[in-house]
Amino acid sequence: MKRRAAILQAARTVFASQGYAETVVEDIAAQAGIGKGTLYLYFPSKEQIYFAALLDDARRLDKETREAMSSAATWREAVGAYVMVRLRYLAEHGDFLRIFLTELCSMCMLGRPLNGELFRLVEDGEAQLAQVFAAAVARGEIRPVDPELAAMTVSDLTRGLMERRLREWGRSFDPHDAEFALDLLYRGLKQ
Amino acid sequence: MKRRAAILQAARTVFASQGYAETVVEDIAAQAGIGKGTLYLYFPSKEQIYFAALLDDARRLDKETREAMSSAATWREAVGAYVMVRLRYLAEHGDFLRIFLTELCSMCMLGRPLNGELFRLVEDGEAQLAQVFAAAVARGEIRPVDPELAAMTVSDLTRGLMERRLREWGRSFDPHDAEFALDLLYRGLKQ
Amino acid sequence: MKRRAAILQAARTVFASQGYAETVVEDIAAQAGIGKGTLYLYFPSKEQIYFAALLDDARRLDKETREAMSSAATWREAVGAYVMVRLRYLAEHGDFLRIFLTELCSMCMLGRPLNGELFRLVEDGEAQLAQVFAAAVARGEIRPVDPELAAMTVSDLTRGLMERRLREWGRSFDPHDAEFALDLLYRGLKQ
Amino acid sequence: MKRRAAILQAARTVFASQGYAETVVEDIAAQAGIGKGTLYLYFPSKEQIYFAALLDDARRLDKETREAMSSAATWREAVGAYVMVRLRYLAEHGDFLRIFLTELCSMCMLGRPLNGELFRLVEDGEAQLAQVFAAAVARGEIRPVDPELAAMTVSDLTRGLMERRLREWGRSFDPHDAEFALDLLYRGLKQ
DNA sequence: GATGAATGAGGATTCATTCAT
DNA sequence: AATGAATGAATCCTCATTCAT
Repeated sequence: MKRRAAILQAARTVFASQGYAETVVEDIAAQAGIGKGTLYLYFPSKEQIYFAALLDDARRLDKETREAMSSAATWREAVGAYVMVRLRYLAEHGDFLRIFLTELCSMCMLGRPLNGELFRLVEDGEAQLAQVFAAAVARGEIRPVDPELAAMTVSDLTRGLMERRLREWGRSFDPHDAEFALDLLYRGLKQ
Repeated sequence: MKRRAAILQAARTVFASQGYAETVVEDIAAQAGIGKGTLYLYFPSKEQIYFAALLDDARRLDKETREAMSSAATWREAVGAYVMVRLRYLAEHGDFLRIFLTELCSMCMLGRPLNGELFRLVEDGEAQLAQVFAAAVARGEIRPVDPELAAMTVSDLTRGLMERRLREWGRSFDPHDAEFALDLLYRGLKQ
Repeated sequence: MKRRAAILQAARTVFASQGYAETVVEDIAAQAGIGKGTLYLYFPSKEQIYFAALLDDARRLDKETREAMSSAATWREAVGAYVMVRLRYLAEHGDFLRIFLTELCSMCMLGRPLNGELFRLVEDGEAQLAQVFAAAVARGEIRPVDPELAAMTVSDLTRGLMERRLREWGRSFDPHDAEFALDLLYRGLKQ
Repeated sequence: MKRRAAILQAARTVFASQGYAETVVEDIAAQAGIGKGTLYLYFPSKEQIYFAALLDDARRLDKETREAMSSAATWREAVGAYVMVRLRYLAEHGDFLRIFLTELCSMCMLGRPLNGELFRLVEDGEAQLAQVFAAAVARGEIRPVDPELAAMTVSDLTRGLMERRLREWGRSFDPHDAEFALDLLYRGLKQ
């Protein structure tokens, strides 16, 4: 399915640079180098192109996160993996993350998930973090905190790191920011 | 002018519940209880209504933040004030913050500020935090961290708290989340 | 409601000359001398314009038929009134009847009424005729025929007369055709 | 060619159930069990498929009518044959007649024949009837009526019979309706 | 000042037709 | 010969903005 992938990539590029509302279906077709009608052979609507472009990468990000976290030996490694996978993914798939982060924001804006699976993937990510923290608490490796609150914290910090990188795209950003955030976390959670 | 404020409040309500693209100018007029044409006596375009609705409150939030932070005796109080002002503002002006947070996201999405002043207000908020941290470092009250990174961290955590409250709107949210985040910060920054 | 009527008249003209499918909404607007968007202030869709144009006149035709038939003294006069009202209406509202007759055909084509009221108006017309024949049979003025079959016959013959006039529009048509049809009917039904 | 006939039959089925405008070329191909592109090897356009489907059967109907009428001994038999051939054809080729009758209506709607041969076939049918009536008048078998008007009458009545059957398709219809119409005609025309 | 009727540019989507395989 | 993926012209409808009242 070469075409389908090409369309999704074109969609990511265009959506990321103009936003959903400003994007005209024809732009996506042009970016993909195909005719406008061809899009509709692969997707039923502009909205579905959008969600497909989103979900496709969101699933991959989830998969990579799981793999990286499951091969971590300590809770520190696991949390670090969560953050690092995201920052690495961002470097390679900036366009996806632009849309993804915006979409998450939209969810909070409207107070309801626009797309079920997307919502679930995000929840799952935080749930994995929470498990890591729960285990670390149980083993006495960190002080007894609410694992969910800790997970949320990591999630928020990571998002901040990603957004800043996207905002500074092309310009310089402090390469130690992730290090700083993780260090703060480690210190803040230790016994 | 009474009218102008009524329009902006109506705009916030409608934009917050439907988003910018979905909102029809007539909805705002109806919500404000005036005629569609009247809007254009006070604002030149839908976009300008949007930014005015945003800036109006963003300025107030900035003002309240400055006041609360300037009357803080310690760095902890100052940072706590930054967070608490936002959470209190959220409780009273949820609609504004829905739009505001979405707009911030949009900035990262498009990599450029859509509105200069808005951008500046956000930067200023972080700059104030950075000053607080710089001072605290100078006084040896916290370990020697990059004040800007610390400010970013606070900013990110606060945003997370706000978004979660917006997402859970009406439902319950952990009332200790802010406490947890600040506690983590204090621990993570101490000498 | 001057505008509404103007739109319906324009719609009749355009639909009658091009058919529903070939008609472009913009054509109706142009014919009515208004903007495309204005149409949608008065009607929600192209289809609704079509049915409104149809029903408006269909109701008037029904009303005139009722009046003419109710003031008839004999069954012959009543049947003659039914036919004549239609032929007169045709002379003045040819465009309407073009659409109307086509729509009736569409009903038989698809085997289901596209619009409930339209269907009822047509049925009512035949029902009135049937009543006339039933009464005439009861009074012994005509031979004992099935009133419904007689009504259908009149309906079919009248439609034939109308269609031929529409087909020959502008050219000559035999002015005695109606006379002939009625005469045949009278002879065919007499005791 | 077997293919050509299969396409036309498929076309009739689909056109009859959905109408011309609603029918999508792909539906015809699917119904015929062939690829969309293959249609264009046999016909140059959707419209030509439509007319071919019509003409094919219209010619056959004309042929059967001629045969039946020419083997009639009396004018009554000839007229009866005209009607009966149509009703029989309808029972076997309902789909064709749905399209055919609709198309005739379209002719009157637009005031011009969309297809020359189709128009001629219809005219020919009425001309044959007219000849029958002219002969009957000449022989003094019926009163001296305008043969063309009489032919039109038969044509209109027959069409009414057919349409009612199509409308009632599957449901019951008065089996004596044809009998009634012919009887009325015979009585109305006798010396 | 206030209004809302009028406008038409703009965009998502459909589908008859083509053509490379 | 047969196919169906690709195309883009065509069309319905929306909605920000204007302006006569």
